[in-house]
Amino acid sequence: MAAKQKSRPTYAEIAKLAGVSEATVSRVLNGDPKVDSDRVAAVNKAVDQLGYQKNRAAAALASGRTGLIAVVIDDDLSVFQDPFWGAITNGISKVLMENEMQTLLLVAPLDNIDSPVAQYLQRGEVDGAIFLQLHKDTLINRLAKQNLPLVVNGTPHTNNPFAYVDSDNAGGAFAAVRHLVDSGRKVIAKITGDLSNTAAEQRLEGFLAAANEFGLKTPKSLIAQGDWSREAGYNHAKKLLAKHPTLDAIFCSNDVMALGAVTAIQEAGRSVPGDVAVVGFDDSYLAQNSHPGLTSVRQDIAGLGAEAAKMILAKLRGEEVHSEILPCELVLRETA
Amino acid sequence: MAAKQKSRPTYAEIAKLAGVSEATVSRVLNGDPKVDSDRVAAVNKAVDQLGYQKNRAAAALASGRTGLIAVVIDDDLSVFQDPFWGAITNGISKVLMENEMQTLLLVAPLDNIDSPVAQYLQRGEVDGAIFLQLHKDTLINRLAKQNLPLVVNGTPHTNNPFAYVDSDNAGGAFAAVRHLVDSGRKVIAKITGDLSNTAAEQRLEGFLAAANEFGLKTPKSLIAQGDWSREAGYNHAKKLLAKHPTLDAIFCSNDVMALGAVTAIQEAGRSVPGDVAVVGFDDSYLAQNSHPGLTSVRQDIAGLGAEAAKMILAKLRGEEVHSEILPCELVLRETA
DNA sequence: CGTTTTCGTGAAATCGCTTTCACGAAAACT
DNA sequence: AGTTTTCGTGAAAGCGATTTCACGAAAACG
Repeated sequence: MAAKQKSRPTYAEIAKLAGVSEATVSRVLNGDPKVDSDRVAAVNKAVDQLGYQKNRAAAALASGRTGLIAVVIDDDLSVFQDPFWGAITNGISKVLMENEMQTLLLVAPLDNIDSPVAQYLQRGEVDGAIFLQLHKDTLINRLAKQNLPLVVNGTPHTNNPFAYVDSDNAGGAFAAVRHLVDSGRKVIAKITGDLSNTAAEQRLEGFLAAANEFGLKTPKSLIAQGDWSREAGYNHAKKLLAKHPTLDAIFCSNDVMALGAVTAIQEAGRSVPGDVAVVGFDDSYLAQNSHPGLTSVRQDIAGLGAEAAKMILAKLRGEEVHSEILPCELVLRETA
Repeated sequence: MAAKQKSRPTYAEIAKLAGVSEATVSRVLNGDPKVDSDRVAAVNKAVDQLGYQKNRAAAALASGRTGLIAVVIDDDLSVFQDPFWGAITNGISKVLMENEMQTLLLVAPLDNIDSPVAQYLQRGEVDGAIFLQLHKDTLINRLAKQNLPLVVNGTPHTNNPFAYVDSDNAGGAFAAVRHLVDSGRKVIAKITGDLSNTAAEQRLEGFLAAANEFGLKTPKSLIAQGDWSREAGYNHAKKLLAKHPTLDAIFCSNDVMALGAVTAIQEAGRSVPGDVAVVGFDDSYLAQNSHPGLTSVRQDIAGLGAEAAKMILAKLRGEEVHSEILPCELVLRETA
């Protein structure tokens, strides 16, 4: 008796076992609705029996669909310092996997439109792409023209017709200010992020909207333009404290700056939150592990990833897709 | 005149243009050394001229090699809170990309050996796998038997013959203690990580080795068994301070615990580093942004990723591969 | 009741690359 | 000089799915 080489079963075997043609096997396995139900059952039974698993390479070659979604991170040295990227990628990966799609990670600078990654995407080796941290819109403009389904994380600068996912930055900022007002704060300063960034812009807008709503005065001197860094938080807070003796709260556009502000306040001999309350944004590891614990606005990062993935899948199905804005949540700790 | 459909060129076109057979085109493109140099030149010229880019699906189907390396993260809720995973994945991705391999991200619990991810890996849809954060050795044992090239991040528990990459945890701990001793500290306590973890174990070993080398006394009461959490650092530090009035330094196995310890020390009315020095491990975002800045042992995380990727590539080439231990570096800030 | 549509199905072509095999020429042996 | 090896090459057979196309049967039409 000849030893049979143990190799993975193919359509040929399923077809034989189920008594149908390979074409029908393909139809069943791809969910074609117009196949006789007896045949569907027969094929499924054969598939189970043989423990069949589809060869993706073969399917890709024949169909032109690779089953791959690229997660593109426009590289930047600091990117992977920030757990944000890992968390959002994780959210994406989960959803894609549930839908039998795979997550291909592409981390590289996209400055050059002819960079390997850019070429790769244009070559159609992925079925779609999700862009995180995108510096310029040039590449996605081109890719969109080539009909590559794509979704962008974060609100784009230009008024592009791209579907995107983003947190409700303005809403989160609004909630933070409301909380400060509710707890009796009267003079609230704002330290912004780098305003060339849409998120920084939206957080400022939310702050201003709330200030307006709650009747706070917001002279220019209460709004400091930061750049996300600890130093910016520290230095601006110092200046704000000096200029505004009645200042009793500072809302920073991220946690790092907020912690810098806390240090500045304490060094100025004032207490947090007794004299001055501080609220950050991101609810990062930092906020959770600082002392005193930092009150901060949390984004649903995994949710952003999951939403982005769902949007890509919908696009692949040919559905119309609309951008999504996910709510933020204020996490109360000790500083406010 | 019929409009020619603009579709990507194939071997057929290259072969025709270069005046050789498709077989030769394949040989040239795959670096077969025994092809006449004139022909090589002709093929390369044709490739350039046509802007040819290989169709990976077709290559995968024909050769059985997918060009994909899986990065497997044995999922755990906390995983993506920690920037470690992003950074190491980034390091892997860079090297793989340079070698025309792709990084496939697989994030899922591997508890069950029949989980989708486990099956996927066994099905040979990737050319190799790099495991980060592995809870059990069961799966990799099986995969190794199936000859799937794999590399593990972190020292495995069991004495497996797997190639792995890891930081020199013991060496890093040793350096931290040396620094403390050099700066005049006499009574140094240790708060360990969860000792079921090999990294925690090694950091403790390094501490003990250094203590021995430098003639420090290390009674059991100076060694507290923590679990990586802020609370553990805080609580253990509190107890240590109470029990050892002469205590003048605490070395913690991660930054989070170190920050907890700093808080405890300050609350006890003692200063950092004046009265008690503190050293952490990881040189995380936290260490960099805390106040006072935390002295910590830095791992070369991107280096770990790069090394892991190189090892997988070497394995694919059929080379013998040995585990790699990368050095750590003590980063001095304010707490020690 | 004859004719046109619709429907489910299988045969066969196809996707683009890799690899085996056989062959003639050149190199290396008696 | 005659024989055996080695070497570079092209023809052709896959790899394992998908998809087009044609066909007969059943349904819908007039």
